[in-house]
Amino acid sequence: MRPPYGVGMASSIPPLRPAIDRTAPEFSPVRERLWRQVLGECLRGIRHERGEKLSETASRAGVSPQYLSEIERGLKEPSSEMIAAVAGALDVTLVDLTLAVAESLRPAQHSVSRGATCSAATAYALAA
Amino acid sequence: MRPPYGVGMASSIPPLRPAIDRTAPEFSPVRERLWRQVLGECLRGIRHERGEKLSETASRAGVSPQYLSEIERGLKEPSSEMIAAVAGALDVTLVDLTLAVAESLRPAQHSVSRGATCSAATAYALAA
DNA sequence: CTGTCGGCTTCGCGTAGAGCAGAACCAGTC
DNA sequence: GACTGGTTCTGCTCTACGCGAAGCCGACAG
Repeated sequence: MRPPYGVGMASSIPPLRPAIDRTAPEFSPVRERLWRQVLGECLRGIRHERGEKLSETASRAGVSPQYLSEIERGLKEPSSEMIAAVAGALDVTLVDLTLAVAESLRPAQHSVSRGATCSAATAYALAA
Repeated sequence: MRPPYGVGMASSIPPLRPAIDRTAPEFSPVRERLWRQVLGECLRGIRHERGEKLSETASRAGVSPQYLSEIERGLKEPSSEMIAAVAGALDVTLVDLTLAVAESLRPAQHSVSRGATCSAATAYALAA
């Protein structure tokens, strides 16, 4: 990533578009989780439940494995077309995926162990 | 937007990142609706139910009115931070917003009249 | 021990598009 | 006519999308 505008000068000039903070929020309970992060968790959860490899899903979705890895870790903001493509590659509908994201966003989930923050069971059951 | 690379030459050089097709799908029932479009409808639906003006919501969310207009019409892909900001400005949680999007994505909604494609009632009731 | 493989991640890059400001346009109301 | 609310257009800056190349790590074989 390029240095933000004004690096090397006094930091009195804000960037025109704020740089996206990619700090993983799961280590900061005060920070609310962002949509892309939860989406990524759900996608990875569904993929694991399907026993799929990252490279397989990526190939079927028509994206690079590197990129899918980044999407899954909430590092990138995929376009709606990309979301649809990955969902299709995982044989899950956009409805069920969105529901899984919503379920995973629920505050009650925050007290669940960190390793299972995406409730993919709903998406899985509906898609099966 | 800048002309794609290679404009003025033979169109044998594909763009490095495929240009996003912004054709409105509501005029093409064969085309599945994209996440950003449904999101936008939901945001506008919620805003209308709150009796809010676009400029008010935009100001509170910290975005320009032009941009919020584009988001609501599914023309732009807002970042997760932007989504959170607009949701906050509308006093709706990300959970409820996501649920509203999911509800609106359900196939059963497709036979509803075009003017009320976003089921914001869920989001409204939960946020009230 | 070394070498290979599989699965995933990191790095760096070109350019698409996010997000905005200013101006103009459109429709409705008084 | 003026005003309001929203949309469209134009052009701009520069962030970050999406990917190729390379790297990391664990497991396994010889």
